[in-house]
Amino acid sequence: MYKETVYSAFNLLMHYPPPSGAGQHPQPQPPLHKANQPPHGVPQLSLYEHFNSPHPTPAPADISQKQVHRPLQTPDLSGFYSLTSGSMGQLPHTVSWFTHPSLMLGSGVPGHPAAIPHPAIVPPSGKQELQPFDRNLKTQAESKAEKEAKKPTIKKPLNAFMLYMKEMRAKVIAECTLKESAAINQILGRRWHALSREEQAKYYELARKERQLHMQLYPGWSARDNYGKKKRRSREKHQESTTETNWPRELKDGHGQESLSMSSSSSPA
DNA sequence: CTCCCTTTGAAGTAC
DNA sequence: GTACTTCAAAGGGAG
Repeated sequence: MYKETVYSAFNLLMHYPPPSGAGQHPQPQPPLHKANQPPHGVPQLSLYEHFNSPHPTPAPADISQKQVHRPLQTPDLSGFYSLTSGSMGQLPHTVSWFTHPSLMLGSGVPGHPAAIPHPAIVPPSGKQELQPFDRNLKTQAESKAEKEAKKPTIKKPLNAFMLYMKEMRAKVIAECTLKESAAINQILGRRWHALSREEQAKYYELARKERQLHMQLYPGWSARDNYGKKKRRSREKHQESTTETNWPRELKDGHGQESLSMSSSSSPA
C-alpha cells in the first residue's frame, strides 16, 4: 500500500531529482542555513529588550499558561499562507503565524487580555483540561502534579524547511493526490533541494524571524524544555539505520540518498 | 489511542 | 569541537 502511494508519486519526483544528481546547484557554496546565520552579538531584538525590561506585567510564558483552560483555537492562517504560497517573490511583512499581526497582539504579549492562544502553545495531550468541578475532587498534591504534567507545551519555532513544507504541502497533495505525509515529505525534501538559493533564502529569513519572535514571546524558553518528552523512539532502530551507512547527513544526501523503493521497503508490510 | 514514517534545520546532549 | 539525538509539521498506517 505504502509502496503504491510512493510509486504514484514517482512521476512527480522525476521532476525533482535527489541532490545526488550532482549539479543541481552548479555553484558550490556553503550551506545557506549556515551562511544565513546572523553574526553573533548583533543587536536586533529591540522588542526582545522591551519584553525583558523590568515591567510589572507577567512574563509571556506565564500568560500563555493562563490560557490553557480556554478552548484551543488555532487561528486560520490559510490567508497568510495563501498570500505567500503563490509568489514568494517578496518577503511578507508578517512572518507566518508567529508574526501574524493578530497573533503578535494576542499571543503572549503582556497587556492584551483578549489574547489568542499562540499556536506554538498546546496542551500536552491536545485535549482540554478537566473542569474545575472535577479538579476539586483531587487532592492538592495530585492536582499540583497533574497541573505540572498538563502544562502547555511551547513548541519549537519552525525552521526554514518546515515553513516551506507547511506552505507547499497542499500544493503537492493536490498535484499527486497523495495524502501520506511521509511520502509527501519525501517529495518536499527533493523540491527543497531543487529550489534556487534565492528561494531558499526567503524561507531561511522567515525562519530567522520566527526564532526571533519566539525568543521575544518566550524569553525563558529553551528547546531543552521539550527535549526527550515527545517520543521514545527505539534507539536501537535509529542506531541501526545510522550505523548502516555511518555517514554524515551531507554525505548521505550526496551519495547515499535513499531511493524511493528503499524507503518504501523500509516500512514493514 | 499512540507511535511510526519521512523530510531538513535548529538546538540539545554526550564525549 | 565533533558526533549524535530530538523535535518541530503532517496525516495515513500499524499495533
